[in-house]
Amino acid sequence: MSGKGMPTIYDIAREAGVSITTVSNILNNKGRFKPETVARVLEAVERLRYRPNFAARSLAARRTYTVALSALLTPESFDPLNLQYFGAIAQVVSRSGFNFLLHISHDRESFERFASTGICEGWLLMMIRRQDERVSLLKDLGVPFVSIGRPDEVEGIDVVDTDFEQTARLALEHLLALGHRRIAYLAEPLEFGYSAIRLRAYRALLREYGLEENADLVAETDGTEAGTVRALEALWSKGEPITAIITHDIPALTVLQTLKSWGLRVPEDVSVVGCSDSPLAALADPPLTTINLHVDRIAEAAAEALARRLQEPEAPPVYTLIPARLVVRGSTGPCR
Amino acid sequence: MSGKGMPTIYDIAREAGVSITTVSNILNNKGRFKPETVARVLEAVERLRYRPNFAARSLAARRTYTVALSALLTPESFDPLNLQYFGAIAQVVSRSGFNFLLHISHDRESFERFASTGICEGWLLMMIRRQDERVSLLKDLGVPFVSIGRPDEVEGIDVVDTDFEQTARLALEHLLALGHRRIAYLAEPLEFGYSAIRLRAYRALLREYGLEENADLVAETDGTEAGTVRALEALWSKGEPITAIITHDIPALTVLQTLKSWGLRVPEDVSVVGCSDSPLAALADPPLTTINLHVDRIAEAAAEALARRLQEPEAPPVYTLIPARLVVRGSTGPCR
DNA sequence: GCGCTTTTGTAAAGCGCTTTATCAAACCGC
DNA sequence: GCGGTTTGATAAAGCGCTTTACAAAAGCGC
Repeated sequence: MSGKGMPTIYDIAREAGVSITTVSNILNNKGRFKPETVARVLEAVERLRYRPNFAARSLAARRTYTVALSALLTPESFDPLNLQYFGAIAQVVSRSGFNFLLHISHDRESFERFASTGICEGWLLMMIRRQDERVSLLKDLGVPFVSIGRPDEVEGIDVVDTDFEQTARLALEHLLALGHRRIAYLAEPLEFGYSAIRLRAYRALLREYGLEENADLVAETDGTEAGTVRALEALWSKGEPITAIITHDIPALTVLQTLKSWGLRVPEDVSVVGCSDSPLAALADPPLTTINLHVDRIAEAAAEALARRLQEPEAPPVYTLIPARLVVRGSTGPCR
Repeated sequence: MSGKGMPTIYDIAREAGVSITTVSNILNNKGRFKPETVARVLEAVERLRYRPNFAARSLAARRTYTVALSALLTPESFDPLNLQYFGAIAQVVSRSGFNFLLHISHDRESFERFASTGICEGWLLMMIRRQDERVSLLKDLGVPFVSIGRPDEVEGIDVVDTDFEQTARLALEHLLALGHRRIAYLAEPLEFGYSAIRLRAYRALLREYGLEENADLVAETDGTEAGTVRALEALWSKGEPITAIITHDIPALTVLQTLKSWGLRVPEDVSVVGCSDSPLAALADPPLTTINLHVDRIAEAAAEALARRLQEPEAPPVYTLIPARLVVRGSTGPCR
């Protein structure tokens, strides 16, 4: 050890009586070596508490063995479901031997700055917008990535997402089976891709079931509590009374509160179905009937897709839709 | 540009008709240069879309300009308050010009692996345990860090934390002012440092106010819903009836539900105070009276402490306690 | 014990930057 | 127009690894 600083590969080589090439190869399991040589090297590594220098290694090998998950965090995005995604993805990526990190950006600039360092060989993108700047940036940079969620333009990129056509079906058929016919849909801001996709799926299903599609039955919240209340008022202000409502989990909480404040009981007067089985859903009063997205399976599929892309940059892009599962709790009941 | 791959500093130098030293210096604002030279270099950078190679740069400069926040994510830690921390810290660190990333670990190994890459010059640690392995590891590695929260052993490390003595006072004095005297404390698992600290503060205050300290008034939950219910049952099973209860926000939600299921009304029969103003607190029914921790100020103080430590590795450690603020909502009322 | 392959190892180049001398030219006072 | 300083630039070394090309030693069939 050169006195100060961390030990280098030279220190290990000297200590073990071999060349640095041998140390490097042994540490990266390349080539074959006498068990005895391997033992000597490993012992020296242990004794000097040697850690390969990341910068040097990635400069020489042009590999970093680290991937990142990119999340957009705004004051509104407090859904603990996001924490589930973080945890699930962290776990599955770490298991694969890659370093995993989460990058949180508020603006394009901080994402761009970090993405172009090249620290990460690959990216997982979540909270995808319809025109997501991260997608175009990464494409430009030539950095492999997988989109968890669908931007408008999905051509040529790997996508993993919930099968929203199916989630819409689960929610709607559950309500239909309970006898509901006047089923409203309260959409999240349509700038989020999934919101538009879901709305489309809902409409297609209404048509399929021969329920006249009615603009009265659709409203959009801007994502704030106030916006949700306004949307709900709009829904209630016209047409025949609504007996059931499908919405996202977070607005659903507000819906539950608001309905209660209007003197309406859930599920006796109105049934409410959420869409993502956020940890909050079970805590709501009444506990929310919702759709479980299988976060673990999404995480796994995304990690797998990224691993594949990293190995075979030219492989054809995959488009994976993960099926969901209805979780019946206390917020839905028969139509009276 | 050498045909394939990204442009290097040599390409820029050639393009601008200067040496690579000049390019490097200009890009790092070192030394003085003719405005004209600067313009030529910048123009070449722009034209070739040059980005310095992170690995090469940090190898040569022994700096990475990136810091990380370390979080421990378990299935139970779904408090969206964590997201607030993430967002607030990400924002303040990014503003300082450093790359920011979040590292999520499930086990010691993945933390150790990533921490010893040296990608991060400095760390912010949150969700601190009493004996936190990350603290000893980073100390061993000689990597600068700031602990958000207090491990048992705080000697020689930078700490930023909530002033729990004060939060206990805020909660207790609020309840005392409402006339409550039988005030229970439902602690989170004492393996979390803050939980023990808070309990101690609560006890000290009871003494200060001449309320006999009574073991009947303290219970501990293991963090699960079932554990909270058990703890609550224990509290209710002995002694005179309790009129108010102080606990953490997440257990408070369970407390609210459980009390309701027992036919007790909040706040008419029992007042409940939370401890961290989680985004969930406002959503609870009734909305939870709680203590706002000033996440932004914690984030700022922590980032500041880390920046200082990075600049002056030998500076004396700081110990910063951030005061909190009572948020009165609907879960507390006068003692009847 | 000769050619052949396989095994085990090495020296040296180079990844793309920053940094440390150095130095030529321009400027300055006198 | 001569020392001395400032300005604006450069060449070369080196950060700590991986990789390529090459070589000595060992094993093997006959």
